[in-house]
Amino acid sequence: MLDIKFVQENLDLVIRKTASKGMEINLTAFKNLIAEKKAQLQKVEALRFELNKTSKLIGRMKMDKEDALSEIAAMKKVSEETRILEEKLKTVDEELKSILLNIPNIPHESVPEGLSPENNEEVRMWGEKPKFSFSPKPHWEIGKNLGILDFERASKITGSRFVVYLGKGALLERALINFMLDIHTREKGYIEVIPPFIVNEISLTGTGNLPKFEDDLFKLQGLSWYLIPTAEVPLTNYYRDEILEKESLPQRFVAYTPCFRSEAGSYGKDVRGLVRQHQFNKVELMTFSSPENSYVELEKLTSDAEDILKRLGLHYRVVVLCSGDLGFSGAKTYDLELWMPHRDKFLEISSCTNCEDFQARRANIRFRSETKSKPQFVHTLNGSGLALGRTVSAILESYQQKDGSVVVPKALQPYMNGLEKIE
RNA sequence: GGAGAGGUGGCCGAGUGGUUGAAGGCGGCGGUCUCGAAAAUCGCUAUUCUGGAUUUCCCAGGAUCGUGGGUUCGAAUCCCACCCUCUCCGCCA
Repeated sequence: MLDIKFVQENLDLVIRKTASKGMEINLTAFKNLIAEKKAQLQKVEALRFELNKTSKLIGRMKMDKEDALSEIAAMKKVSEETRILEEKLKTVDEELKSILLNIPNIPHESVPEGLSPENNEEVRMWGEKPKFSFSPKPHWEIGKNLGILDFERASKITGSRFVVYLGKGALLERALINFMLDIHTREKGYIEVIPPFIVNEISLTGTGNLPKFEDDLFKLQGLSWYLIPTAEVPLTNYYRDEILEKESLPQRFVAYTPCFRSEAGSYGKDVRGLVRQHQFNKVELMTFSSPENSYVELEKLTSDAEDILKRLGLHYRVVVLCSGDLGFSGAKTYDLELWMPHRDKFLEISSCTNCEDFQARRANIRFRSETKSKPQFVHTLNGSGLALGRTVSAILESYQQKDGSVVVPKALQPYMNGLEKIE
């Protein structure tokens, strides 16, 4: 959520920046509501003043055993009048809030303008495309042939866009999770968290998933609870409505969780194999930072995620997302994109985002820079470190051999009982 | 799921209809004392909104005691609903 005052004072800027994200908003209603709110508020406050003052007088008169009937009668009227105005004011406030909740975050000044992914800018590239003496197979074929991925039985158990990991496949997934968690906790200074996989509406509003993107979520029937689409939601809300000490910042968390996404409306796009599942595993990085350090933290978080790819020896590149490709809550995002040999293309594996104070304002997460100073909003950052399914698919495709086997990356072998090859 | 208790400021905790934004304590900040520190002692110590001004904390005012309603001239205090926490019982990995 943007600061209401900021929006008020920068209407044109907000409209322009929102447009640069590919969203159109009309702030005429907002402008009118603000004016109406001010007028109503002043009336209500004047009435309340009178009410408070006279009520105290009545109290004193009663203690002195004086007769206060005329005052009470007068205040009865004022009280009724106040109530009517308060109701109007409440409606106005609710409308304002709902407009604000639907305005996306404003891109950072370093973000390139543009509406389509072609306007994303490559920041750096690491490694090289693996070379094959044969034409590389897609990961779903490799996985099926090795008997480690079973899409057919998953769709019997649940439906499409689910998968069963089997044997060495399950081991590979588990090894990757442990590998990532170990590096982030032992070497990069993150605290490991296992959060709830179910969250409430308030938490999802805090991160910006609600109210706008309810369709992307799985909601539990009859409850206001949802399956998490990412660990970002429980992690960010860990400190909701709290005031942190400045010395405690930055705070860095890492969590492995499954993620659940309805993927409504994504039919036909990247649907094969492990790329777009309703349920997938992810190791998520999350940082609470002071405002002045958040862009340093963004670089750290991004390079921590990259380090996993380097150790796995996977060819990737880093792009900075253009304004139009940025998510709703993000001010700046680096995408890590993995090389997928069969597709002959890069595929997003991690989005490292600085949300600045957008989520913190929604979730009311603040810190005090000095003991006496006023609390201000923290900056929140998150990024995958990394998404598991896509990592597995890149490993299968990049390390595949002519005979259909897959070599296990060196760094991963200790996590797989020394296994060097899946065959 | 059943029965009970409770939710108050950064934290603990008093407060059951009338100057209570809220006693007391802890923590923090500042002063006195001290060569210095501790102890003692005194003072300050919530957030947010509106209007004004000599425009960043100066003045006036509003809101906030889990959340939302209600009663009342007046609610932290009474009533209703919901949420959450704790204890006991039941069930269960």
